[in-house]
Amino acid sequence: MSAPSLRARVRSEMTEEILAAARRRLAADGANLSLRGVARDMGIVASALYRYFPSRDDLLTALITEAYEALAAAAGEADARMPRADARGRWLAVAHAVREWALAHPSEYGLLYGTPVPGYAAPQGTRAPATAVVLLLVAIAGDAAQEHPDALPPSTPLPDALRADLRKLIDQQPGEIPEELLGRVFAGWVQLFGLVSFEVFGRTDAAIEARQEYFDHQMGMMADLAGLL
Amino acid sequence: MSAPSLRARVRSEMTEEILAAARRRLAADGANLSLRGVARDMGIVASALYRYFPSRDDLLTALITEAYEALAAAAGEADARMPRADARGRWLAVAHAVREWALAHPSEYGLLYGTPVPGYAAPQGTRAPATAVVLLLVAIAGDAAQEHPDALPPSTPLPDALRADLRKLIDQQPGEIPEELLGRVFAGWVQLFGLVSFEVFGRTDAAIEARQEYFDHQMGMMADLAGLL
DNA sequence: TCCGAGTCAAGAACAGTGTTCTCTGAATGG
DNA sequence: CCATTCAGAGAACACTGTTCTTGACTCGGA
Repeated sequence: MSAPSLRARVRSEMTEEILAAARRRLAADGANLSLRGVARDMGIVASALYRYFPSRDDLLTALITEAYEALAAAAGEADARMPRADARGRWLAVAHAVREWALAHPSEYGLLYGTPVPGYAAPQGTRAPATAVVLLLVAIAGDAAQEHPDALPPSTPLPDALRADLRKLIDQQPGEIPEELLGRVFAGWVQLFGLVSFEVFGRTDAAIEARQEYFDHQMGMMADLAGLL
Repeated sequence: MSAPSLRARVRSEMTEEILAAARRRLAADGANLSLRGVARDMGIVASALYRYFPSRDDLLTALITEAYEALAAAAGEADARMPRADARGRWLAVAHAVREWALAHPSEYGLLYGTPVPGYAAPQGTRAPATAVVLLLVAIAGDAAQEHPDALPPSTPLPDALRADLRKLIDQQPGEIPEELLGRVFAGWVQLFGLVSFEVFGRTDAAIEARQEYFDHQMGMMADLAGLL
C-alpha cells in the first residue's frame, strides 16, 4: 500500500473541512443549509464543492451518517460507564444520553428523526447505525432478564408478525432475550424517541414545559414496564 | 349586517381555492411547497398570491391550523362513535383515527409533528387545537377511572412539577381524573405520536415494518398501563 | 350617471438557491 | 520535461420568495 499522495491527503482534509463547516451551518440555520452558504464560510465558490460531493443530498447524507454514529456512540458510552449488572441505571443512562445529544444537536436530530427531506431516500449505509440504540435497549433488558428471571412481568402475547420482525431485528446482535419482553422494550424505545421528539421539536403544549424531571419519570415508568429492577 | 359584497365573496372563495391548491401541492411535493407552484396550478402569477397571504409562512400557518383542526376532528369523531362506557374501545378508536389520518396526510402530519420549519414560530392560534388529542385521552381515562375506581393500577408518585403542569393543562377542560393516572395517560399520548411518527417518517428499521397489528398491540399495552379495562 | 377610491392581477426586478459547464492554473507522474 | 489530471473560479440556467409599479376593473356615493 503506497503512502497517500499529497493530493489525496489534502483532498480528504478538505472533505473533512467541508463537513465541519456544514455542521456549523446546520446548527445555525437548521435543516435548510445552503451549499453556497458553507462555500461562503470557507472562502470558496459554491461550484467547487461539487468536486467533493456530487450534490447537496450527498452532503446531507454524509451529515446524517455522522449524526447516527455520534448518537450511537453517545448512547453506547453512557451504557458502558454504568456497571453491567445495574440494568435500570444503564437504561436510564442511555435515555439521558440520547436526550442530551438531541438537545445539544437539535438540527441533526431533526435530520434523523424528523420530517424526511423531500427528495431524499436514506441510503443503505445509514441503516445500521440507526438501529444501534434499540439494540442497546434490547441488550440491557436481556441482561436484566437473565439476572432476575423471576421479575418478568406478565405480558399479553405478541402478535406473530411483530414477534417475527423483532426477532429478525435483534438477531443481528448476540444475546438472549425472552420474547415477552420484546414488545415492552419496543415501547420503551418509542417512548424515548417520542419524548425527545416532542421536546426537541417543541410540540408539547406551552403548559407542559419540557424538563428532565418528566423525562426521568416517564422513562422510569417504561423501565418498570420492561421488567428492569 | 349587510350582505357580503361580491368582491368580498369572490375574495373568500379565492382564498379557499388557494388553500385547496396548496394542500394538493403539499400532498404531492412534501413540505417544500412553492408559492410559484400553487400559483402555476391555478393559472395565476405568484405575486398575486400576496393579495391573500402576506407571505409563504402565513400560507403555511393556515395549512397548519387546518391540519390541527382536521386531526382533532378525526379523533373526536372516532371517540364519539364508540359507546361512552367503553373506555378501552374509545382509547383504541382515537389512536386508530390519529394513525389513519396521519397515514392519509403524511405531509400535513409532518408539518404538525415533524421538524419545525426553520424561520417559523407557531402562532397562538394553533395552540388550542394542538392539545385536543391529549385532552381527549385524558377525558377517556377519567371516565374509566370514574366507572371502575378499583381498577386503578399502583403508580409511582409524579414529580411535583410535572403534576402541576399536567394539572394546568387538563384544567382547560372539565372532568375529573385522578392524578395517579396523569403520567400514564401522558405516556400513552407519547407512545401514540411516537409510533405514528416512526411509521409516517419511515424511521423504523427495515426489519420492523410498520403494521397496524403492532400499533394495536402497543396501544393496548399503554391502555393497560393507564388502567383502561 | 359619473368619478374618485379601492382592489386586483400582471409583469418586471432583486436577491438568493442548486447545478452544470467552461476555462485557467497548478500539481502529478511517467 | 511534458502530457495528464484535477482543484477552483466564474458565468450561466432554472428555480425560489418577495417587492414594486402599472394598468384594468369594481365599488360606493354624489
